[in-house]
Amino acid sequence: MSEIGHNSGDEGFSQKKLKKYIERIEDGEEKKRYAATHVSGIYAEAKSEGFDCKVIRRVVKDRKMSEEDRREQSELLDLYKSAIGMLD
Amino acid sequence: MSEIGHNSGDEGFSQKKLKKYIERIEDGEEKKRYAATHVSGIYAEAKSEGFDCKVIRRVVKDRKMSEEDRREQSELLDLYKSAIGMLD
Amino acid sequence: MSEIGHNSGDEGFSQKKLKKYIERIEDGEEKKRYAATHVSGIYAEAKSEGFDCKVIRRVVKDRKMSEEDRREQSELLDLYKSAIGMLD
Amino acid sequence: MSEIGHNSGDEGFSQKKLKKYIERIEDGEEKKRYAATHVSGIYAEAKSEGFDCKVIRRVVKDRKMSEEDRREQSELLDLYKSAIGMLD
DNA sequence: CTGCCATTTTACCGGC
DNA sequence: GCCGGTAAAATGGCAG
Repeated sequence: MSEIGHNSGDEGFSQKKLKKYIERIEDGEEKKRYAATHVSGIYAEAKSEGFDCKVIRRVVKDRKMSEEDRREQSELLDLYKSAIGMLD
Repeated sequence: MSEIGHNSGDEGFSQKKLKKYIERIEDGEEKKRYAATHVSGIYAEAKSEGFDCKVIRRVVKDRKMSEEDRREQSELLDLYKSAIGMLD
Repeated sequence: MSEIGHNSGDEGFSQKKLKKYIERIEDGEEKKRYAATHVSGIYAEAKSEGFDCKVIRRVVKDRKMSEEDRREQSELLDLYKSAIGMLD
Repeated sequence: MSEIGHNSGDEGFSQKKLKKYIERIEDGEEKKRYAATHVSGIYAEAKSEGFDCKVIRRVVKDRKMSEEDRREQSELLDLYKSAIGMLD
């Protein structure tokens, strides 16, 4: 043990790389947080107008799921088809 | 579709509002997903250069965690461990 | 800080309790592992008879989901029913 | 029509077998769920007595992890941290 | 050994 | 302000 990355032979270089990665990740995490906060704000706004957040969340969830379900359907079909030898 | 009789005449308006909120939320969720994907990509890149992602995640987490929290947590951990004889 | 559990005034007692909990948990985890291993064994057996594990997993998953969906349906209905009153 | 399994010549037989496998798997999954629920219950109990479940989980995890693994992991963590100046 | 999937853990958000 | 539940992240395990 005692190596950073696989850039053996140039530790300083690896250190720099590592630092850079961590910075980029932390920056990306910040963006994630920002986006999440933004969405929360929308919910808060909706709530302030009298809507029930729980219900809205559920609707959003259901819509996403049906979308995914639709996308998954063909894949599923293929799986079953291959299972009975239709794709071989 | 149901108009529930005992009420005000602006239900259509509310529905429109609701729809708008849902759209904004879904848009925001999309952004969240995008940001998350981006971060994943960075980890993948780091991994491809030989870094240990698990450890990087830990470093990032530790950096986010405030000093006191970390100390407190680790003290509690030691306390529990010593209680069951893990530190002896 | 410096207390285990809320059994203030009797540290030794808390230590014993903690130890007991950890033992019970580890025992339970062992059982979980055992059960998981057992299931894996069944899949292996099925595979050795020429069945496609991926497909079986999918079938099992789908069956569980439809079951859960069914259970969830009534809850969902209630939520949406209440939601109809949301726009009043 | 195609075939399930390699029990050529007797598809009904294969289907029966498959069904049996699925039943056994579902039964096993049920046992897994039961065991998991049991462990959750123990954590809940511990929590109700004032213990910090998060810490207990960590203790259990550490106990499962072998000494060398833990050492190695922590060394790597320090290495990465020092590389980005977190230990200076 | 790599990628995928299930499980587990953490973090968040709304309710009380 | 805590608690409980719900969604996201992360770890671990398994099949290919």
